[in-house]
Parts: sequence; C-alpha cells; structure tokens
Amino acid sequence: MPELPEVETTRRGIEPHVTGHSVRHVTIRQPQLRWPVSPEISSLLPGQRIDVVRRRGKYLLFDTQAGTMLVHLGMSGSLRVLTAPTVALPHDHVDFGMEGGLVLRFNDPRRFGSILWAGLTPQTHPLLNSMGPEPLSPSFTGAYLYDRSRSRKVPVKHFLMDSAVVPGVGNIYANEALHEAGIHPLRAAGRVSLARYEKLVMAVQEVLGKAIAMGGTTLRDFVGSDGKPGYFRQSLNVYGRAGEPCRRCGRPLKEIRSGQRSTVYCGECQR
DNA sequence: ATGCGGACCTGTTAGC
DNA sequence: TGCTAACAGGTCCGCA
Repeated sequence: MPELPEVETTRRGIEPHVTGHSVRHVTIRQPQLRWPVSPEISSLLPGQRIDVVRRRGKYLLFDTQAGTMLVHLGMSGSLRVLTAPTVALPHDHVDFGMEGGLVLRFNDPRRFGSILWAGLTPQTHPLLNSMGPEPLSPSFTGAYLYDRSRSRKVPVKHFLMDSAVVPGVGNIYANEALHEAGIHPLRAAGRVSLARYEKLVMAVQEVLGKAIAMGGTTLRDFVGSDGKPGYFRQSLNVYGRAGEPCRRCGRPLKEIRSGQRSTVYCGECQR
C-alpha cells in the first residue's frame, strides 16, 4: 500500500473537506483492524471539530480540542471523501459523517490499517515517539544517516525502511531511491560513506517529491480521496521491472528477496 | 542494542 | 477449468 506519497496524497485530498468541520457521527462496521478501533473514536470524537489534518511518517493525524485521532492505511487502506450517500461496500469498515453531510470513508481489505486515539499529546504516543525525522524535512540529512548507521550491519535497504531511522520510506521507494543513488540494497548500512548517504537523501527526497506530485503510485488498488489512482507507477525505474533493462546502463535488472520483500536493483550501477 | 522471523488478513495471480 | 501456494504497498512484537 500506501507509502508516504500515497498517504500525503490522501491527506491533501481530504484536508480541504474536513478542516474546520465537525464530526457528526461515526459508524464502525468492523472494529477489528490491526488493533481494535479505540473506544474514544465513538465516545469522544463525535461533536469535535477537526482543526487540522497532519501527517507524520505514514500516519494521518486529525487534531481536535479533545485529542488527536491517528489513522494508518496499512497495506491496503484508503480514505475517501463521499459527497453523496452511498451503500457501504465490503471492507468499508468505518464512516466519519461530517457536519454538512459529507462522509469520510475508511476502506481496508487486509485490515492492516489502524484507527487510534492518541489524546492531547500525540507526539508521545508509543507509535510516534520513536520515529526518525520526516524524510522531506531539513533535519533528514546525509550526516544524520551516516551517524545513525555506524556499526549497523543490516542491509542499507532495511535501514532506510526503519521508521525509527526515517518514517515513510517503504519497499517501492527504498528500491527506487537506492537505484537513483547507485547504492547496492544489500550493502551493510555501516559501510556506506557520508558522501553516498548525502546522495541517498537527495534521491529519497526527489523520488518522494515526484511521487507526491503525481498523486502517488497505484500498483493494484491504491486510490486517493477522490477514488482515482496515482500515476507515479510509470515513473518507477526498478520496482516491478525485474529482468527489464536498467534505464541507466541497459543491463537487466536483478530481483532478490531480502527480508521477504521484493528487492530490485542493477548489479552494474549499484555497488 | 541489534537482528531475525513470525504474526496480523484478504485478494489476486502464478503454477501445476 | 480448478485447486493450492505464493505474493502484495506495513510494521509490530517476541525471541536469540
């Protein structure tokens, strides 16, 4: 699912429709998500005005005066804005009925997503308090990655996908950024130079930024808040292109499994 | 502290 | 054509 660009695409799509509006009612058809939907979503949220919709890593944060709701889209989740009443389809687990009649609908076939209440200090919530810096923020630098990776033996791809290091970089964009930066995905994180980490940071920011501009990547079923897919898939250079020619050197891209995740790279361009 | 594998759940696709 | 296994955008947790 949703990596950071898809979550940001969702945030941008729903934000103008919910900011400043109150939640009128919440309908929970299936409370069993990754964790049970927090009871406060039913007891505290109705009547509250959404002051702002923020994003931290892959979490969406809905701030109200009573506290903050966290929404994670997991592998297959989506949040859509419905302007007209619609019959609930399978996997339409939660509806947020807004003042004015608009409905925010959470759909998630695999139910790896979550909807949790984080209280008034969401930054201290266990799921958020050990997250690394936002990848698109100024504090995400080559020096930061270099410092944090010393003595780390995990493959640099795993390191980059660790939300305690930097949140939001999932399997697709880790593959893409490492190719862009010319770094072999299996190289030990602690054996990547400062200069190459600086290159990696630029690659991550470029890939994420372009993907956001194109509405994210739809492989199978991601849709934005308007129900439309993202168009970054056509810009992917390695993910899903195993065996096809590297766009830089022309040699066939290799695919391996690393940590049960599909890893695609160019044996020539990435060292 | 770090690293690894399993767990959660459903739907689609590849292979026999 | 039909059944089964593998795989899919995430990431937490327990154990070594």
